[in-house]
Amino acid sequence: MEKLILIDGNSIIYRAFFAMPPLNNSSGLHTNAVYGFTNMLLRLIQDEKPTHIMVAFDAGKVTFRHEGYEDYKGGREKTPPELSEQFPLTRELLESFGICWFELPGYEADDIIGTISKQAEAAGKDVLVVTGDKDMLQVVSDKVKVALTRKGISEVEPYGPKEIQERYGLTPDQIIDLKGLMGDASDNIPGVPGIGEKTALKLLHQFGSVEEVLARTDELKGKMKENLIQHAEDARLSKRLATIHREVPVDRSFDDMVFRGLQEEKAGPVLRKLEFKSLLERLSFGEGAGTAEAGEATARAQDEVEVVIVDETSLQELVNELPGIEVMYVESRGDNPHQSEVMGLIFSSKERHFFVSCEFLLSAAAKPVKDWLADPQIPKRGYDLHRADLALYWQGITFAGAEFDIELAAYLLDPTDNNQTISGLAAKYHLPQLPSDDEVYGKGAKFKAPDPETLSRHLARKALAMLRLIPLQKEELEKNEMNRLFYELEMPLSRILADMEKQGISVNRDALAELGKEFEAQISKLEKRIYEIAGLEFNLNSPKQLGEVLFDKLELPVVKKTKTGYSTDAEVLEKLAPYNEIVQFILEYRQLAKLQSTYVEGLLKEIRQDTGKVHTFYRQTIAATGRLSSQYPNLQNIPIRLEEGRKIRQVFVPSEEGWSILAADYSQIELRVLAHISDDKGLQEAFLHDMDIHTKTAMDVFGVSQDQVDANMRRSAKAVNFGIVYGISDYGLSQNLHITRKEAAQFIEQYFEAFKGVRRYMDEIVQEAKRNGYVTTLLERRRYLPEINASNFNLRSFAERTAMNTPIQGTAADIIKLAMVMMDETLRKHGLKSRMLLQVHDELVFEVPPQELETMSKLVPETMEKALQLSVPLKAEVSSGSNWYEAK
DNA sequence: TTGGTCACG
DNA sequence: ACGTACGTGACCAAT
Repeated sequence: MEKLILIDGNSIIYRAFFAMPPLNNSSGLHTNAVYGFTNMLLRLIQDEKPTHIMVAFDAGKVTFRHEGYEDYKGGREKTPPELSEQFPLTRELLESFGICWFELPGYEADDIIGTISKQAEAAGKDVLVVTGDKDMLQVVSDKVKVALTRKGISEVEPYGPKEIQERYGLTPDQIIDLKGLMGDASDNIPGVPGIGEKTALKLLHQFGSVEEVLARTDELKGKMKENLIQHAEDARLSKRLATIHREVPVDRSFDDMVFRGLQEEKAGPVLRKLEFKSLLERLSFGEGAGTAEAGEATARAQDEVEVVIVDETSLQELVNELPGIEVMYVESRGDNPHQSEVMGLIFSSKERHFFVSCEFLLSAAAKPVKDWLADPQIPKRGYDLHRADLALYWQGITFAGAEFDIELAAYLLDPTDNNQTISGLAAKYHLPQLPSDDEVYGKGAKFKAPDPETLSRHLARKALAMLRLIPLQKEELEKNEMNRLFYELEMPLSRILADMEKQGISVNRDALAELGKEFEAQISKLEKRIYEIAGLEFNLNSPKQLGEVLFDKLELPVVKKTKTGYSTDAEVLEKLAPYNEIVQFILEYRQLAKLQSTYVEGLLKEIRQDTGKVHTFYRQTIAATGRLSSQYPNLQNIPIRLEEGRKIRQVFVPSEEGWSILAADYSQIELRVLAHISDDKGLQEAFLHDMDIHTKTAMDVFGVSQDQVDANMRRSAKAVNFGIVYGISDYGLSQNLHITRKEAAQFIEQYFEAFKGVRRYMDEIVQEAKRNGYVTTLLERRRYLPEINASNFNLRSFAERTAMNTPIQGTAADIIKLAMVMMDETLRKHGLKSRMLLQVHDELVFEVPPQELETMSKLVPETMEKALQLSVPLKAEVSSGSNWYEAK
């Protein structure tokens, strides 16, 4: 049964503030109310085991109640600042707990709770409302209970219809009549003079409602009768004011309110900031790595699992079960799968779990298991099979046949969910909870190799969760129309990426070291001159120390500040260049230091001794737009814009004598995608004629002919095109072009006048995002934008720009991924020896034997261009050379 | 671990 | 008035 807890945030925090002794953390923040609130929240979670939680707050001062009665809540003491400052802290805490909160201008928390409780009741959920406000009793029903705080907030008293009857002799909906007669001093609701709780109850027992009392005053006598007649209107008003509005436009769904348990990674930092030591201890979020009992709050029932630890004697059992194995998982240690330790494997069918240690898998006896892993005809389902493939590969074990990857599915279903672990997904889908890896293994320096029993049990729990996740994900992929994207694009791509990564790319170590020497010589020269001019030696790599030298010692003007002090980034330094020649030297130093540390030293460290290659790892489940990302090393940000850095590309060479590096990149793919999805005729026309798009933009924006477009106009137009792709704002463009916001706004307006289809697209996509809560790419890749309707301007604006950008960037990502799948197929079909090595968002890099150079120079761009049929042609440009630098 | 900076598309 | 261009990862210093 689902159970929803609704908390009146304001009410509880008020009470906690006055009930708790003052409390500060070391930076002087008042925390007593947050502490009381948190304490109560944890107790509720522990005692009530809710599946859903939501906290409602009052927003702003004026509500609809003020419209009929200006003095509503008049005469209240102003909220003390020590309390006010605790509201934001509470919200931050709730967010870190993964608990939904909500407020709505014009309504009080009561009304929000009234509305949601009504909806929850209709949906068959059990509801517990927690508040200090007796008014709330009016929403009580068979399904809705109200817990009122007693004695401060240390205890709550639950009220159902029965308890209300016992206490007041009333039904829940008579509570508002009670308020109507007796009023409420704290809310400045008048009621009827001389009538308190006792009299009000007596009257209600006799007449039933305010209206009935007022209609039958002739049955009464004395002062009370007089007062009722004279203040009849007050009584009606008071009843209205006390009535909770249960039709508030709440834009939260029950899905938003699902409570998934506390995550130490999220809750820990906030609790630590507040210095709630006893709570941290109670949750086992202390210094030591969390243990299995980490958080009574996290633990819901865990499955007990039985697992066979496979050795030579029990091997036959597993072999018998192999045809029925439904999921598998390889546990490995370390972030870089090219140098990770395989801790063990689990193979599971519905009923049975088999744990295989790496050691056993490597033994000769395990051949049947290795054959099973290597057979591409046997479909494998599991979690992060890409990583498993690589980890096993470096152990000399072949893996093939990935059919369903839970991590990839989770990524497609919500690419921005940053807890796509098995444990996190189990929580998301309300499956029985399992501890996180960090809880079982310890993290970082605290990692402790688990004994086989602990490890196998943990893996079996993961496998069980995986078995349950797969059907749920399949259903959702189907519902989102993502089957093709998943089975025909992302799954095949994951195998291709693994192949590229295993292949690696050769690096000329000597040439790289030589470059390093050249950089080093220049760097030390620059250092000397800088220290000379500064008059002292300091750590040039420290922005803090550099700031002190520039702005305190040399007294250069401060252009920009960061959170922690002076800003010294390139933009600032360029502004300071005219004041002192030191600035130019610092800029040059920065450039070379970057090249040296990241690209010379960093890259040297990543070269494998045995192969002389670097093997990057493409992450397929990181970027919110659908792009890949690259790590260990990142080969998607090798310098190219400046000549000094570009030289780094010379060290990327073919792995075989006489071969070439061939690179092909899409020309203006994002703007072509925009031309297609916006259906802007002008833009399409330009690409149909393969015009220089920035020149064309300049012509239309400035209203000039082609030969009147000068370099400056083209540069501006180029910036506008970038802006359009990013989800333009006048501010952003003004920063980029160093012009005023007004001028930038004018450019944008002129652009939209010239490309009306683009304006229509930008408007429509934002509307679509507001309507659906997400945007999609051409291949139905989806990105949710929960902040698209936020009242906070910045959050909302960010979401709007994202809504404009994601379909463009994401569709471009779809396209190159398609091209990669087709290219892999093509190489195979033609029996070519050429190898695809790298992907850099709009570029593919290959190594090619001489006899295939001509073929590949045609085949690669052709394949890329036909990856997806758009209303405008795709264009890919190819070049080759003896290294990556030459392939330009 | 966080923030500043800078490399790429 | 608000204060940002979209998407990443690596390195360094300071906490």
